[in-house]
Amino acid sequence: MAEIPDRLPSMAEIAARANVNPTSLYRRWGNVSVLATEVAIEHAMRDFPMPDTGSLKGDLTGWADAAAQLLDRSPLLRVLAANIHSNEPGLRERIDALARRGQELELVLARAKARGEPTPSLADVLEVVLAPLYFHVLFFGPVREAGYAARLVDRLLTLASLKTK
Amino acid sequence: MAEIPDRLPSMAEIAARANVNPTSLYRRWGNVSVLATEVAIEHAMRDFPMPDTGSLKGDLTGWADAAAQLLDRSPLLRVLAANIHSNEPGLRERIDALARRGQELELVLARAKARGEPTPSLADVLEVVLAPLYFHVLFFGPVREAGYAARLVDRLLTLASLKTK
DNA sequence: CCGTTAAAGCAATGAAATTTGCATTTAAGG
DNA sequence: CCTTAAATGCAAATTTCATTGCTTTAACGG
Repeated sequence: MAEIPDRLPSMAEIAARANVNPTSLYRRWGNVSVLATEVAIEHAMRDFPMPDTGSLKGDLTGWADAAAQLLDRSPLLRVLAANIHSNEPGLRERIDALARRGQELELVLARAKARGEPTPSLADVLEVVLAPLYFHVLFFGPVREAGYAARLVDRLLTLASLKTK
Repeated sequence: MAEIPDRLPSMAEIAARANVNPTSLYRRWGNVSVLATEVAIEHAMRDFPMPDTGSLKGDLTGWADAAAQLLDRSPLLRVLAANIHSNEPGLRERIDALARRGQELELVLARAKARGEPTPSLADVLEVVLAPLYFHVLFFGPVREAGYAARLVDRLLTLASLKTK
């Protein structure tokens, strides 16, 4: 399941691609949205390591670049938005695992704060970096502008430094 | 067509609500996504006037508040993202009309710039205000925090004022 | 190896969405 | 008013997605 088409692939398509029977998919996942969400989360967890560059700016820029690439290829945020409150056990586990991955970013921010650097909150990262990335991908397609993610991070850090003055 | 459920209503539901036959809807619009997009745009054009408060901050805050309310109720951005490149004539007209409405915001920004005020670009407005609003609605539901939109506008204007220093 | 259980596969069925063909209605123009 | 074209409605047919019932397969433990 790559690319980010307007519609999710059908169960029939996924089953054909995986060489399994659609019935098995339905029985295991219930519907294509839940399956797509779990797959997208698995991919994100695998492909979206938390950078460790030694500087907050480097880490955030690496993270933002990876996010931009991921958003180009994966319906993650779309399916996540649709299933964020699901109580389906397997899905809940994966969503929680993704949230824990998000806590890693929180740790990066906490370490920068402990170093006395001006530090944005995780909510700021979502608002100032991830939201515009997602918006861009939705309406303008893949991020082609070199340094777009870095620019968003610069904006984020600029705002953080204002808070400490 | 109100509210912003995970799925668009079916043609059968829309037809029943409008007291018309589903066949006519399919023949006129082809599919529910195109219809939903046109309806959402019409509603946005009707319900989303461009504020004229005399101050850029007031105008942007009014605009952002209206956007937050709209996003709570309308699948506009979701359907727009799916159909932004459509060549369907009726839809193209409406999308272009919506873009022209967007140019009104550009005028507001241009007037502020002419007054010598620190002014964000339209792209900045989309990135710093609309994208986070949309992200918020998608993942956290309706904006309940009083002043959230105003806070985003403050951030926008803060960034604009930095550019002029 | 055997028995049990869960998962997967197959085919048929069901449900919902969409399309097709034909008839009727509506609206516009002379 | 009449004609014509377009729009709409109705019913049937088709398509696509999803479910159901039964069989087969695979894994595990004794």
